[in-house]
Amino acid sequence: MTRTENPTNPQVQRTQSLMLDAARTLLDEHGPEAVTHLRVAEAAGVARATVYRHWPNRAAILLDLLRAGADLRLTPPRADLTITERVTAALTAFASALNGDGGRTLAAMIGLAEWDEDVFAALGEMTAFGPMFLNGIITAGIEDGVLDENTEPALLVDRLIGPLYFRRLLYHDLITDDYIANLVTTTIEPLVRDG
Amino acid sequence: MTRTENPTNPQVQRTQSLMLDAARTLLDEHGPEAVTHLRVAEAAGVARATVYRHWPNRAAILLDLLRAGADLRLTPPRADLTITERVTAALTAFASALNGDGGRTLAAMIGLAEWDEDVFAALGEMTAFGPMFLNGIITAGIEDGVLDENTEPALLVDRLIGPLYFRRLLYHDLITDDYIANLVTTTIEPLVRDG
DNA sequence: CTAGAGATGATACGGTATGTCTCATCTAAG
DNA sequence: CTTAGATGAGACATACCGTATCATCTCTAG
Repeated sequence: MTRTENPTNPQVQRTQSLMLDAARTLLDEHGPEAVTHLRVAEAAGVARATVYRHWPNRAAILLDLLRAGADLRLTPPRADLTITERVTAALTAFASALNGDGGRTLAAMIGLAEWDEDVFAALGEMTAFGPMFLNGIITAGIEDGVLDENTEPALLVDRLIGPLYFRRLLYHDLITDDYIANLVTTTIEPLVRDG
Repeated sequence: MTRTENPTNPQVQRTQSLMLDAARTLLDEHGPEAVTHLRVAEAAGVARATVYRHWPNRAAILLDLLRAGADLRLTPPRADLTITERVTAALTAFASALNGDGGRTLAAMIGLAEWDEDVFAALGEMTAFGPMFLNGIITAGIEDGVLDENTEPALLVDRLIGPLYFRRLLYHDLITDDYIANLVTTTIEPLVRDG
C-alpha cells in the first residue's frame, strides 16, 4: 500500500473530494458505522485500495468528515442592537446549524467522543466557537453596565446554549424562533439593569 | 438456531446475566461498536451461538443494555422543603446519574438514536422521568403561588436540565454541587414570588 | 428418582468484510 | 515526450458473521 503524499495534486484532490462527499452522505443517512472503506469506495466510484491510501482506518475518515462540519459562521455583533437582540441573533445562527446537518454530525460525535479522544478534541474545536462568541457578547454587556455585574458569563452561556442542545439531541426537536425568544427573554431579562 | 423462549428458567437467567454484564463492560470500556456477539461471548465465557439465541442482532443487545441503564430513582419531594431545595435535590440526583455510568450510556444512545428509531424510543423512555419529575415540582410551585404564574413549566425544565447535559456531553465535565447551586439560584430565584 | 424437554457447548460451513499487496494503466508536471 | 506518482483491478490470507448440527448439560414435571 503506497500512501498518498502530495495534497496539491489535482488528481488527489478530485478523488479525495469524491470520497469525502460519499462518506458524508453515508454518515448522514446511515450513521458512523456505515462509513467504511468498502462502502465509501462503492459510493464514490473509486477503488477500495484508494480509500485505504488516503485513510488507514475508519476513525481517520470520520475525523476528516467531522472537522469539515465545523463551519459555523456567525456575523459580528452589531453595536446598534440591544443585548437581548444580540444574544438572540447568536442563538438563532446556532440553532440553524443544529437544525441542519450539524445536528446529526454533533450527535455522531458525542457518541464517538466518549471513547475516542481524537474525536473528543475535534468536538471541542467544533463547538468552542459558539460559546466563545456568546461569552464575548455577555462579557461586553457586563462591562457596559447593561447586565447585572454579578453575572457569571460562563454559566450564562451554559444556560442559553444547554437547552438548545437538550431539545435537539434528546427530543430531535427543531429549534424554533419562538423557543429562542422565550428562552432569551426568561434567561436574560432578569439580568438587564433596570429594564 | 433454536431461540431461547423460557425466561423463568434459571439456566437462561444465569447465562443472560453473564452476557449482559459482559456487554455492559464492553460498552463502558470500548463503546457501542465493541458490543458484538463474538466479543460478548468471549467476555462472558459463553458459546457464540448462545448470544445469537438470545439476541438476533447487535441492536437488540444494545437495547436491552440501554433499557437496563434507565434506573434513575428519585425520592418523592418533601413538603417541608422550599421550591429551591426541592429542585436542587432533583437536579442533584439527576447529576449523579449523569456523572456515573449513565453519562456514557446516554452519550452512546444519543449517537445511535439519530439513525435507529428503537434506540430513540428507548432514549425517550430513559430520559422522560427526570423532566417529568421536575415538571411536577414546578407545576406544584406555580399552583401554590410560590413561583411566578407566567412561568412555562416545560421551558423551565429545559433551562434547568439542558445545562447539565451540555456540560456532561460536550465537555465531559463532572457536575458539581456548586454548579447546580449556581444554576438553580440564577434560574429559579427571579421566579420566586416576593423572595 | 427418573424421563423428557429445553438450553447450552462445540464445531463446521458458506458468505462477506478487512487489510495488504502487485502490477497495469492513467494523470500531472517538467 | 518522459517520468514520477496516483489510481484501478484484482488476488490473497485472515477474520468476522449468521446459521446449522449434534452431543452434553440442566431444569422440571410426574
